[in-house]
Amino acid sequence: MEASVPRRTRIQQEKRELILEAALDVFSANGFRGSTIDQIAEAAGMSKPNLLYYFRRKEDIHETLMQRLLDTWLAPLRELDDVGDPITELKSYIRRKLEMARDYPRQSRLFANEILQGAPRIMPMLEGELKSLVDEKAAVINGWMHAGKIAKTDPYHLIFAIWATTQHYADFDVQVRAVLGSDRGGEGRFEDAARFLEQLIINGLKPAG
Amino acid sequence: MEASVPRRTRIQQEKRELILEAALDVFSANGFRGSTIDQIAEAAGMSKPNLLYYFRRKEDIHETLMQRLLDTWLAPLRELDDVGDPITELKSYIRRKLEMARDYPRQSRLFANEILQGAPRIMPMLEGELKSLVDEKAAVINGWMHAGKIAKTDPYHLIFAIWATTQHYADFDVQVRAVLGSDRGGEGRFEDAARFLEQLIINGLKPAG
DNA sequence: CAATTTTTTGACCGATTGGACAAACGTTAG
DNA sequence: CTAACGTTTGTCCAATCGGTCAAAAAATTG
Repeated sequence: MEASVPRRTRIQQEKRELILEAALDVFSANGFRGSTIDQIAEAAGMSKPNLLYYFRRKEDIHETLMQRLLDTWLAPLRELDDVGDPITELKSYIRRKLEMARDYPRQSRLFANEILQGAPRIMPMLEGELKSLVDEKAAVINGWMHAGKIAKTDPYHLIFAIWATTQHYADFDVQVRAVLGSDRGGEGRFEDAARFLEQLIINGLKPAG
Repeated sequence: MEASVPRRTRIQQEKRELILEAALDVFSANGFRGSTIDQIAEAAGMSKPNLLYYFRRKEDIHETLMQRLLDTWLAPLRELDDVGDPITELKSYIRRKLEMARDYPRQSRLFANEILQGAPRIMPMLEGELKSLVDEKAAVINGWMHAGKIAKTDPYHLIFAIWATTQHYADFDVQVRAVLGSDRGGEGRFEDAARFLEQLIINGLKPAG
């Protein structure tokens, strides 16, 4: 049973979690090449050789982080379901994505960094798992369009637009804050964004009268 | 006259351009810390000491690149004008931004990299020049809204949405290609994106009947 | 031509990097 | 207690990094 997962002691599990948490901080802020093992080790409160006892190579940390990220990152899209009302479904999808940008900005930036560099480490996943999922959900949206529930348009670019607009608030956070200024740049910006995006997209998808 | 600009020979001007062109390749693909002077020098076809003869520090190259970028990067928004028809103005703004994502993807990624890392080198510009420009254009859009020309919504988040969706096709290019696949991932994707975005945003901004 | 200035290069430097390793330390089971 | 095992650390290493420097080569000037 579970032969592929190496057996680990309690300490190993805890320390590995500690390292991954610290590495998420460092990698998401500096990128892979911009981060050093020393930085991660210091953020995790341990020495470099000690960290390397738990992860033998810097890349192993990044790889583990990426695998976990992808599982949770696509969860909102997986939930997009055929059964409900299209408008309600799309609204809550937008809301879930925006909540992830608000609550997990480091994960968003980690992902953005990887894609920006050409996705050298996760390209197979993009062409495999991600593409199939998007194909599947694009078909669902397409069904809604042909049923006259929402306006006919390109479902793929619709998904891109939702990704882009929601993740923008995590990836370009400093720019958003700088532009909004101190008065409007507080936590309320996510509520404003949610209201705006729902109005824009739902209104923009109203079936042609 | 022009005392602030150092006098340069023809060779100096040409070689500096060559270096900046090579550095744009390298920086946009690997980020600042992920890029080495050797890489840039090789891409420019010269030795490292020779490159350092034209730019004394790695950061000088990046800084020059950034200054040039910002001048051209905000040009589309500057052109957004009060005089024309709002819908036409917004449509052509989207089209210009999308053309920049298509024609200058390296510049877009260079900018995205900088923002992702917290904009350490251009923060003053974000809070100064950029914020004033956006404030000014948000006021223009606000005028259209109060005149009943387009639906009332948040002009700042509208601008963010246009930025996010258009730049997405440069910054997340590999993901877009992977998802669209070989059949739809060709150059036609920018035309599809343009059609989709215009429909979405213009439809989404139709004044409430 | 020769003198001067600009451009290019090879060799080199100290700092930082990812990682190896053995020894020391701590914990646990018999 | 003690032997075995798991954990931690100091030290070290080769490679790579950004950058210097003096001298050679090339271009420009008189």
